[in-house]
Amino acid sequence: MLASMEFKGYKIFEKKDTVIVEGIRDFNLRHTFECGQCFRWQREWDGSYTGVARERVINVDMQEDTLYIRNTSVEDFQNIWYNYFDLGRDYSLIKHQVAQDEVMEQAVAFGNGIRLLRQDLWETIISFILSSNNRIPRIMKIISAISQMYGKELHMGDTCYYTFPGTARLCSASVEELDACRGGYRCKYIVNTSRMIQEGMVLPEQLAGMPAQAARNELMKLEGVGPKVADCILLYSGTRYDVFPTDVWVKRVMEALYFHQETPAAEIQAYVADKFGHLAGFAQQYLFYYAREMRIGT
DNA sequence: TTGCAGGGGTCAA
DNA sequence: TTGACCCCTGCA
Repeated sequence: MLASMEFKGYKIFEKKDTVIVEGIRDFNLRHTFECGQCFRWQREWDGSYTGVARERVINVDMQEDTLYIRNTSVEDFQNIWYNYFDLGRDYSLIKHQVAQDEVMEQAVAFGNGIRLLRQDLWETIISFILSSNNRIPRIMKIISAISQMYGKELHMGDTCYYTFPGTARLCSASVEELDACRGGYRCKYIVNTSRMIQEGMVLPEQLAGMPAQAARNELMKLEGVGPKVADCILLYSGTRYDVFPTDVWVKRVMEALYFHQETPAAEIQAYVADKFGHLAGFAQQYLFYYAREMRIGT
């Protein structure tokens, strides 16, 4: 019999290097890791996922309402993973609040179990600069290459993983050197953005206290960050949830299902701000995943 | 096998 | 507003 303890409504156990969390609701690993919000989680042959985040490598698996986190400790679960997986949020309530019409009901049912990860802000900035004009498998390859080139080694079992490098390390890289990661013209953006942050020209830690538009404008001072990338950074780092990143897929699904004609991004933004308010980011995530998987508008 | 079109945000003109 | 940026994928 393993000793258990209560933590914020969850029952947790520790078995060797694995933390077992019971009572998990609204968490589907595939929907969460493959909905386009993150680039460092790999599906394993058994359906579990292995990922590097917060300078650690873990493997996660779900069986019914139980979450298994391998290569970690109860302390790390309490200090890091509880927050990273946004386990303090009631997604049933959010789904109920955003499923206010037939389209959203379908999108929510389809993406049931998506959780918005609270990812490291710095890593999210660089990841989404790389996402522009790019596709997910390629973004994953580039981030993996950057980590291998500049990150620190981590181990789980016999396999070696690499942390995402910090600001200081990346801003000391040259564009020519970084070019080996195959990021193309985005390598220049990464070096310049790293320098701007390192020199304090943009202060990411202050974004959380700003209104959405101010935070967006602050991020757009960085090279390679436009309106869509800024919104992605704010949403996927858990900084703000009242943003609605509008890429081609979201634009398509909104036009196909709501406007029934070509519509400027600004008009879509105004519509969703009114419709979803402070939950716009959650609504966007369900819609994006639904649109992409169903290939709506293609 | 080769070559070409398509995809995809931001920047600069 | 439009073309360039980069590289991978899919399909002749």
